[in-house]
Amino acid sequence: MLTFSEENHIKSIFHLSVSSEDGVSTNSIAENLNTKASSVSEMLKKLNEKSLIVYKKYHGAQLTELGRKTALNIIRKHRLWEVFLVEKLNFKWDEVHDIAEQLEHIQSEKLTNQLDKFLNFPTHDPHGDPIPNTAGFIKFTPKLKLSDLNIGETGKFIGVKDSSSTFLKYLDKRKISLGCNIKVLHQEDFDQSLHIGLVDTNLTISIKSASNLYITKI
Amino acid sequence: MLTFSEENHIKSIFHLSVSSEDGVSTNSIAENLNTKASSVSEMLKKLNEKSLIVYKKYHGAQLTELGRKTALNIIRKHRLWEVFLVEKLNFKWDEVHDIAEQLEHIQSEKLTNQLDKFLNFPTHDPHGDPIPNTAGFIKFTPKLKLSDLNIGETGKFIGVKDSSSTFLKYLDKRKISLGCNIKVLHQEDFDQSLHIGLVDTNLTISIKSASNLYITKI
DNA sequence: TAATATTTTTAGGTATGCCTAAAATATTTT
DNA sequence: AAAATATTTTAGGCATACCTAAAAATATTA
Repeated sequence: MLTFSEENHIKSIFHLSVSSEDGVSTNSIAENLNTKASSVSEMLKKLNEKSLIVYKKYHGAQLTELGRKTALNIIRKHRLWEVFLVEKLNFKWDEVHDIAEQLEHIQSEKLTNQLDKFLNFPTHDPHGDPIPNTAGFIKFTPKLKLSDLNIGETGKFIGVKDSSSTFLKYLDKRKISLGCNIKVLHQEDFDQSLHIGLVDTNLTISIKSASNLYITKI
Repeated sequence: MLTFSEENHIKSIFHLSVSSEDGVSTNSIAENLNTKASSVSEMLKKLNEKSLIVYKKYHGAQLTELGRKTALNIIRKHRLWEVFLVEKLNFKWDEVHDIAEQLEHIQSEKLTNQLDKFLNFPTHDPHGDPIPNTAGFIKFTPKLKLSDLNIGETGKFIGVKDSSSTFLKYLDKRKISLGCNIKVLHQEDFDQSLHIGLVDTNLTISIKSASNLYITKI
């Protein structure tokens, strides 16, 4: 049985591992969890003793297989609850994160699995992130950013990189929703902004926004 | 924002208040929460400062109006989640308590209210306990115990007093389920046990069991 | 009511998880 | 490679929420 704080550190290390070859740095975890490096240092020592991470002083942390399984289970719960909130309780995709942050710590394997079944074994959460199965297996979908497309190409919008509430609301306002097709029509030389075509409208978005949108070429 | 421990103490005081005229004793709270009187003493001091209870040293605790509202909100969440677990996720009534103990601490008014709506505004949890509404109002149903009935009378089973898993399973085994009618056929002089009639069976239950069953006369 | 028993509080201790400031180590720059 | 800079750890504090043991207050009983 892990504490909420331990679980949050494990999760943070998992997320930060994606974009880091070797160990995850103390500072990056601290920043991610809105805490201080000294607090993280203490926690890393403890997680190392519990065999959830491999931690060498001054050289960052890496999840063990046990740690990885643990992280994936927390993420599984987080994303299943997000689906529940959106599909069953009519929440919008920008409202579910904070609540799921609480719900992800509820301990009951049966609950998680029954919820999964109730939701009809969803494969992705409302932001397009994949949901690990019981075994911690995640279905990998190769994803490009909209900004990676060439002029004239079309992509299907399958996820967001930064799922902050502000960005999600921005997308809502522009009727850009998960699953829709986006065609890159033109790029401005001046600021690299993209003219894109949706089903029945055209609009311009910044290059920054475009690189926050995950797509698959179609 | 209250801690889990603060919420648990408030809830405990609420439940213990039912069967105690004046202040709830430190010891009874300690017993109820599986902790020590000294720990409770400290907590009472804190809850008093937060205006959730009125607490005079050596004279027990009483909820303030704020404390009562707080307790009822926690109980509302607990019971709504129990309904969710049984109705939507196919849990049995003896499996839901521990999970609801965790879920009752999730903070989001919108979540509670949307859940309520999703469940179609249930009035009672799977054990027959009433669910407070948003305002903290509880619909009071006068309830008798099965052991209060006279021979020949019939009652509708509307709730359990002790909802321990063992007792609930005992009822399951005997096909005594919420809402069913029970007729008292005969009482043994020797041990006061009751012969009762259900829809299509008769059986004998101890007086102890009979006084754990809440009914309304019909 | 005085003696005894029970209950409750206080005093002092532990573990967790956070903090700041200082020390130690690693990295980068010159 | 030495100096400067950045990162990380340690040391020492603080709050919460527990605990045991002793002291204080209340309740019971002879």
